[in-house]
Amino acid sequence: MDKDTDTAGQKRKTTWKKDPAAVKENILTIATEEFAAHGLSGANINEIARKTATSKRMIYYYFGDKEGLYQHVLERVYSSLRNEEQMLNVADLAPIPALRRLTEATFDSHVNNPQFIRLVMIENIHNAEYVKKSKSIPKLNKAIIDKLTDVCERGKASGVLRVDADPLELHWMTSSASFYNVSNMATFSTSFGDSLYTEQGQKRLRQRVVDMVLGTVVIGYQPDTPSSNCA
Amino acid sequence: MDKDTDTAGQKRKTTWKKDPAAVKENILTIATEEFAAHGLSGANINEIARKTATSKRMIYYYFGDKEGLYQHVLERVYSSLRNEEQMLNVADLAPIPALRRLTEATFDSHVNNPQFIRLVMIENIHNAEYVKKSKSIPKLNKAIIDKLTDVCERGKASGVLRVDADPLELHWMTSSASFYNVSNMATFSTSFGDSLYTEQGQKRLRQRVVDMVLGTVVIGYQPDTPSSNCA
DNA sequence: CTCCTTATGTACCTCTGGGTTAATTTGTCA
DNA sequence: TGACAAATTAACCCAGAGGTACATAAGGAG
Repeated sequence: MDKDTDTAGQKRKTTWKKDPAAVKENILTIATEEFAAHGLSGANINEIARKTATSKRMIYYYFGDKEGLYQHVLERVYSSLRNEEQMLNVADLAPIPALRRLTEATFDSHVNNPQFIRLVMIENIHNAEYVKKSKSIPKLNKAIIDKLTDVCERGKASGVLRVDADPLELHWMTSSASFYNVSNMATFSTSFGDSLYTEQGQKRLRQRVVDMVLGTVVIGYQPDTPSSNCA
Repeated sequence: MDKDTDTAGQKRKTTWKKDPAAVKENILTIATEEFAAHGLSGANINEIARKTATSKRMIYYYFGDKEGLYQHVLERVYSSLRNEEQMLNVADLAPIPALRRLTEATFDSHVNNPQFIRLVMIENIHNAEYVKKSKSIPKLNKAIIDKLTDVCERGKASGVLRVDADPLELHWMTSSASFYNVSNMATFSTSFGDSLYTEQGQKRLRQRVVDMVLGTVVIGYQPDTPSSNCA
């Protein structure tokens, strides 16, 4: 991985170690940054190569072409986020706290993974072409729906959730707010100021998202901020 | 604008009319499609030129360079959508119906303007760089906030809205759902099936968005679909 | 009619960026 | 220890895309 920049710099006797795993990982890390920053067509292979500790040839050696690299980047970032989501255990919480917890966790995980958001935006610009091609991504999406399904069933059984509460709709509502919060920060704050993107603004928004989601499925839900305006 | 493809095709005596407005409009229409489809870096000037009724030279004549063209496209599509929004008059509706109406209108206008959505997505990938540069766009965003402010004030005065109802937050909530609905259709339906993107699914979602938004600000709000699951 | 500005078409230039070729080093197994 | 595959480097190729030079037609003013 190291170039031998000899002091004399004459013989160019390069010496290096074989370390395919590290090289691949290094390439993917840099490529993720670049694709997330500039998109598929906007990212530049020469630039990616330059930022890695290895050479352009290695990118083609391991990933075939630009699209292959992008595909790997996409699958890697998807699986990383979904695994993070899978960590969360709400099976031992009552339905309403569980739902609150899931919503907050989704909101937070989006905030903490802007690269994922950007790559999904880019995928949508490409009509999800590469997500569709992927064999690994479809499997990853079951976990969150399963959790919501469980919560809904328990909630309906105990009578605290409306009978028309739907796991997929819940996921859609939570995702839409959480995703937009990150994806459209730039245009939104440019157009309307950044008051919702200060630390306090985000705190309030996070609470509002919980209220929004719970409000649609919890019978007789009342937000816990009854009257006062702001701190 | 018309090329004179002479039958003999020898003398190439091209004949054309001066029509700058139409040429510009034609270029912008095609460019909007191309930028919306492929992004700033993904769109191809030669391809845009080929699809217009004029030549590449004209693009540079009127818009300077690729970025200039993109900037014009962006401003044009922004002003088109915001003008559409401005048409809507809710001043003579009671606060709650007005809020419902505004929410529904936002949802619908997003569905009906996928190119706008795609260009805003692209802008966000570029960190709103070109929106920030624009002189015309900032002015366009006041209208919707003004309307929401009016509704909030009336609603609070008459006691039907919570005192912490905030116009900007309301706009954020409505936008997030409406925007995500269109922007992430490709990845969402790929991952979770297209049940929310059928005609019925969209109808239900639209209602849910209204319930979500009103639920956070209307005192004692109850969705009007009390118990049954689906038709 | 002539001149001038605006508008337009054609052909071309340049360089970037995705991708490749060929040669070299590393490590391993007989 | 020598051969062989895997890993890596450096240098190169070239199509294509952004952008330009140049010539010329359209249309209006005087």
